[in-house]
Amino acid sequence: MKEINSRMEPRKSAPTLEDVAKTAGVSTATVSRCLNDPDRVVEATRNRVMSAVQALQYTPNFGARVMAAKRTFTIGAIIPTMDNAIFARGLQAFQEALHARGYTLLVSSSAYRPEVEEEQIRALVARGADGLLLIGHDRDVPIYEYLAQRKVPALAAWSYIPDGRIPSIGFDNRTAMYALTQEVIDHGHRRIGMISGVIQGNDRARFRLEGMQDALVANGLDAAMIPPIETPYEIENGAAAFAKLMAGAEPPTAVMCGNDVLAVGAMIGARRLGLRVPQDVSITGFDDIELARIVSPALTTVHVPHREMGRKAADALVDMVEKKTSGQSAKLGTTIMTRGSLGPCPRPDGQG
Amino acid sequence: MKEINSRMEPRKSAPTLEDVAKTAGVSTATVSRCLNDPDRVVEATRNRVMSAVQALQYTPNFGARVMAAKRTFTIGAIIPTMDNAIFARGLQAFQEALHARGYTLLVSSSAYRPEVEEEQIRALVARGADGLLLIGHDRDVPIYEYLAQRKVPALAAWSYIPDGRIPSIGFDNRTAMYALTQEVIDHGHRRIGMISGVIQGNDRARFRLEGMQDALVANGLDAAMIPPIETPYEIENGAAAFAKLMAGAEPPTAVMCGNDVLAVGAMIGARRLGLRVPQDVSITGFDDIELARIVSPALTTVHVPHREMGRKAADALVDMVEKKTSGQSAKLGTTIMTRGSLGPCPRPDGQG
DNA sequence: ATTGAAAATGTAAGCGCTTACACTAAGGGA
DNA sequence: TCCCTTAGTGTAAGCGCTTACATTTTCAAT
Repeated sequence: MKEINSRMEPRKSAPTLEDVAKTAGVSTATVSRCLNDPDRVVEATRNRVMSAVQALQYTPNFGARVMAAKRTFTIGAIIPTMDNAIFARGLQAFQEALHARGYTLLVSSSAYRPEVEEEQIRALVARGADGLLLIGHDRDVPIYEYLAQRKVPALAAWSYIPDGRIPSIGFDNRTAMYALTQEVIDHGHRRIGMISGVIQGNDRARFRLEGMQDALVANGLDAAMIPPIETPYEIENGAAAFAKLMAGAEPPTAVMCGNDVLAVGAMIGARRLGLRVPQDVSITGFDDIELARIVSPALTTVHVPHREMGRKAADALVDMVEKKTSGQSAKLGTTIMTRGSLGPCPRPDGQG
Repeated sequence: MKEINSRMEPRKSAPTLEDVAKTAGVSTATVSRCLNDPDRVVEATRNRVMSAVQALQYTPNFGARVMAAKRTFTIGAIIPTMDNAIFARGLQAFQEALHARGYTLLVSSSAYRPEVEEEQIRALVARGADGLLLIGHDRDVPIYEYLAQRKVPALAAWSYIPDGRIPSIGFDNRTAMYALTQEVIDHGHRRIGMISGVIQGNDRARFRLEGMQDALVANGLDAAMIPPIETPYEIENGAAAFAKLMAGAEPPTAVMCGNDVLAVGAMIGARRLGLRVPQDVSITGFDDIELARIVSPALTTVHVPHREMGRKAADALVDMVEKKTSGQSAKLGTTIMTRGSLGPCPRPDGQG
């Protein structure tokens, strides 16, 4: 009776390692090794175990695995916003690369607010993230100390600096913007305005602004001539800032923007004012999002290899988590995409 | 020596429940109850425990919690893409609501590919997701059975149907598109083209197309007169499809699009062909993304309350997970936003 | 054959938490 | 006064896995 009963009893719950071990006729340790480090098990045994896994449709219990291995196989990422395509794209690649390495991605967003970011960092660490992807380097020291104390490896992306508190995989925002500014100057522009993102807690925005101002100074121009406008990355803000910039007595002939979103806003602002781009005013962006090629005229901007960055960041971070390396920073190249929105200065003689 | 040594020894690792229990002078069970169900502990004790938690900076170990509670406090969401702002926005609200209920969100994307979605579902379940948010209802039966067998509650969003295999929080795509089509017809259009998203595995796209065709028929028009074009949701595809649609002998006077992305593409296509919107041709979208208000002319489209949907979906799903309810579906309202891209039919007499 | 090192596998001790159950103390009704 | 209920707390048994260490097997060198 008992046998029949036990044979007929339906599965009460998911099969465990022990069930697999039993059907394969080995110990749980061997099954575990088959799954985590197959090379340590001889082929014949491995085959036997694998068929048992197949037969039972065994899936390891996540919680138990985490508990015993003291790792969650989870990487956390905190990005400013999901609304900007650049992060969406980079994260996509990041996620794919993590997946290939057996890790899952946990994302949250900070809305560009440092205090929210800090809370999210703590939340992800509490949730057992094995490593963290952060954007940029500008944040308070205590949070770096917290990370160090908890021994959670972290990596910064979208901004490369050689000597940050944590390693970074990214590009040099300052140099890129410097080069783009030089391009604008080479087109004859002397009165150049800037619509920057919010600098506070955002080193990418800061470096871009600095790079632009450095280039002005290097070309003998007064960086303070047209004060930059700082505004959150929203299309409408770009339009508003553009209007403000053009309202001055001697408006700029070129307006450089902290990113493509602001630049598209600026183009809309120009349209509203009845200004033609680039005949009346040139506009540049940064990031080379899809929209940059679609607006008319197409946007002159800086192309950033978001996907490559995501992929490399994933590999670097997993290495830090697994091999306990301190992390290898990498600087990625950017490309200036000169397109229709940048034209020659409309009144090259009236200034300088 | 020993005492001094042990006193000076730095924390080897994070404090555990037991450490808290010891400092508070209670049992681990009491500490656990303080954290998870405070009402079951008398106030004096609770205060003592809470100070100990504070003093030790105690954070529960995630893995242990998961293992013992047999829940991960994680909700998985599988969306078609992060590239479309509508999902980004809805998910944002979803995540905030989950956070308020003590859950974390795990996101992955399927790139609109059913087999990828299925793999992601299995991956999230294996990872212990307590519940799943899915988009729409069109998927193979076995995956629903898998979910049922594993007892993982799932909820569909962005598409409301009253009698699906899983409950849904969303809107009626068919009715919304029907209403929009009626609006187009009321503007005098009789030759109406459609650029639809890919129908396969996407009930939202399917319902929108059906709603449009139903409206045509209800108005005595031939739904097959201009065959709809089916193409993935990409701006460039919208432009290409538009060009194809206008290349016929008797091109449509209005082109309705499966979503705003395609519609923006169609507007770009029109610009390339030298067609004015809406004087030469009207264009409509669906979703009311930010871009819809920014293009010129602004896009006539269907507004969907993405944030509200995300919030409601989170509450419904957590209820399913915690209270073991079978899940309450909800239908959300949509609004037709009539804007510049829809105008009167340019040649109202030459047809019908 | 014999031996010993190396390879393969087994044994079993946790990992830190939740929770069923046990126990104690405090009232309330008889 | 005694018993029974109930609220508050403690005890301890897992949860399913990984891995240090122990044991067995294999096999090359003698």
